[in-house]
Amino acid sequence: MPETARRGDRIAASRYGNRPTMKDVAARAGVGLKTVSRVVNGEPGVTPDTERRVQEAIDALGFRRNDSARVLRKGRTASIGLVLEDLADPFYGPLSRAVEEVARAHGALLINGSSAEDPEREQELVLALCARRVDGLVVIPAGDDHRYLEPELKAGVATVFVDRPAGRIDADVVLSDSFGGARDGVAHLIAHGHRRIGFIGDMPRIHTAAERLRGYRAAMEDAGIAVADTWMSLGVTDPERVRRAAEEMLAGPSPVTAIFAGNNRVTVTVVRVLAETGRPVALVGFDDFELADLLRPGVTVVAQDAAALGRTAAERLFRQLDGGPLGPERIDLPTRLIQRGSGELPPAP
Amino acid sequence: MPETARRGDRIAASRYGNRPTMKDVAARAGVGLKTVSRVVNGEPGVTPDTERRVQEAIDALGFRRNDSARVLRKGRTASIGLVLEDLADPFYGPLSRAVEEVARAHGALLINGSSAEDPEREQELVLALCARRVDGLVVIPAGDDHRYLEPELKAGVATVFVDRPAGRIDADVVLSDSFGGARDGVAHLIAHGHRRIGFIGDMPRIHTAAERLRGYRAAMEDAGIAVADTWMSLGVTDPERVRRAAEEMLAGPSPVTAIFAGNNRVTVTVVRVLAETGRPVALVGFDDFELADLLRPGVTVVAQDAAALGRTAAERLFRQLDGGPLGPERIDLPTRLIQRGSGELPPAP
DNA sequence: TAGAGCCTGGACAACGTTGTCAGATGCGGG
DNA sequence: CCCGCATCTGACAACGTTGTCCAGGCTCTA
Repeated sequence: MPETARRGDRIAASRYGNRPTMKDVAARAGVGLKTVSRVVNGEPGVTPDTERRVQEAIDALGFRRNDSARVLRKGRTASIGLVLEDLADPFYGPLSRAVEEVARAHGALLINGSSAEDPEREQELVLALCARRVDGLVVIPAGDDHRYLEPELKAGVATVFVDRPAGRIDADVVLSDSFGGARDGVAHLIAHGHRRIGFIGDMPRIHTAAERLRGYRAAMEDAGIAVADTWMSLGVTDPERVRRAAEEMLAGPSPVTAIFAGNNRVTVTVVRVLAETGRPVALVGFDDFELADLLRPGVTVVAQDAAALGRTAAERLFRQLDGGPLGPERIDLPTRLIQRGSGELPPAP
Repeated sequence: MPETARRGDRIAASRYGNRPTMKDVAARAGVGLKTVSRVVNGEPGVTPDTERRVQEAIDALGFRRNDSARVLRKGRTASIGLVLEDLADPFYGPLSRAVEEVARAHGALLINGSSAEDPEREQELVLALCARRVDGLVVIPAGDDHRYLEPELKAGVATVFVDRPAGRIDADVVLSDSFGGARDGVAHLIAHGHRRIGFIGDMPRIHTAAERLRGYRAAMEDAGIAVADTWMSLGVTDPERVRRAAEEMLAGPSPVTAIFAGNNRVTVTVVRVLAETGRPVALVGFDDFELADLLRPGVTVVAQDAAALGRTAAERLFRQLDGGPLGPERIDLPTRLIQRGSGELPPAP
């Protein structure tokens, strides 16, 4: 008996999920549909008396405009998408917050998701956001091929990449100067007398990791130091492997006297290892982190401004939205070396 | 000449924003509209050959289904809203991430925003999410009156409050045991010989702050200690005022020998102050934070599990969505005292 | 080879809103 | 007293998708 089944569905649906529409409000207030729309949107041309009647009906029914329908009609969603790597990573908190503030200032909502550093998941997420018809996208890319975004770009979805450049596609990108920052950090260690300096970083597949490695090599080369393979550890971020990598560098006949850590998670783990071994090994980390100043010694870092990255990207996004696409541009934000002690230790004999 | 103006608008709109629809795909593939819909949604009843033709047209045009229209038709949006206090606060990173993971497992997207601890902004945000017709809401409340949500609850919007209870409304809530945690933390200090113990926390208007204060008072009373007004500092979280509050407690003829800090931001500031003064004052903080173990002394904390809060709330949300509303329930998650040194210091003479 | 039944494809309405346009109402002036 | 005008209101189509329902063509069997 399909009739009954259908009836049943309808009842269930109306019990949870059916909300009053403008039509309902109009009926209750004894006015036309469009008049309700006018009141809801604060359009002119409604007598105060009519407006009051409509407003009463709205309150009585608990009506809320259905933005899905509105979006369908108007074309713009007043929402932007943010795809980042991991919300739980403290680096992305301020970035995300900055993007949100800018979005809010432009009356837009933020839809976000984490790619967990998985290119496939990134694409899935981005396309889901596009299906929602977000007006724009801020993406911290996990993958290195973003050609799947071509139709979106052509259709005018404003897009800005942050922290790492887009792959095989022309798009705006906002970066920290990873190369220069790493070079400066390593040069700082060299200036304090170190020659055997270790590097622990992420997979070179990741642009920032590659750039930081390049900065490390450049600084070493500038100082005329040949780098031993055993000083470099790439593609290593989980605490257990970082720990092993650090311990290996510190063992052997000619151990490193200083370590450059490629990102804040690596830095923290290295701090732990050094605290345990108790050896006075110098350390400079890429990325600042909370409480770095409270440790003993304080941790010297190459700081990037996560909030500025987010703010810059979001502002550029809305400039695209307001004025149509600008030429793709690459914006490099400077880094800053903060000396706190760990980077100024002299080499152990 | 309004004709021209309108024409102009239309061109601009079509240049950026007009995307191919199923109709376009259907025309290009030489099939009917519904057939395209079937292919896009993987419904059965399409010959492989037809499917291939449709798929080619989709790829050629760069078609993406418009989920706004889909939502309008189907009723459910497969998205949930998360309203929290401040994404940049490290406490909310793991919480937010946990909510996202659960949402993802249920095929839903997460839309979020920060209330910045402002009740009005919270309401604005929640209602904007409801207008988007999110299927459910996870709210960390800033205000204490949520009657504005009554129509939404009646309409079946699944809602779970986290970290603080809802005001004047019956709804699910997932909390950490603030009272018990604070009482245990303060009792721990008392057990180590302290009697003059300071408390620095947020405004008692905030439920968790009030509960933690209550826990402090309870522990003191249990030990038969009369609390002096000068030992308590309420409504204080910004670093400058926390600093002053701590300094005042430590000055005067009978300074406190231990401090209980009401949340992690307060704790960190107090750590700074104590590090500067160099006095051996005992400290227990509510909320764990990264690196607490690396400080000297390590910081003893009452830890709550932010990820568990988020996970529990989101899971409950989807249980509501799957099975209709359950009775409103309050879930208390236990806290855990982690001894690291700062809470075990004996009172200075 | 004709009829029954299945499989594929398409026409049409509906979701809730907004833009367009035309009708209704009331007012003042001739 | 009637006309013109301004102001307010409502009917209608459209946004892009999906659910329903029906038509046509095919295969299989008798």
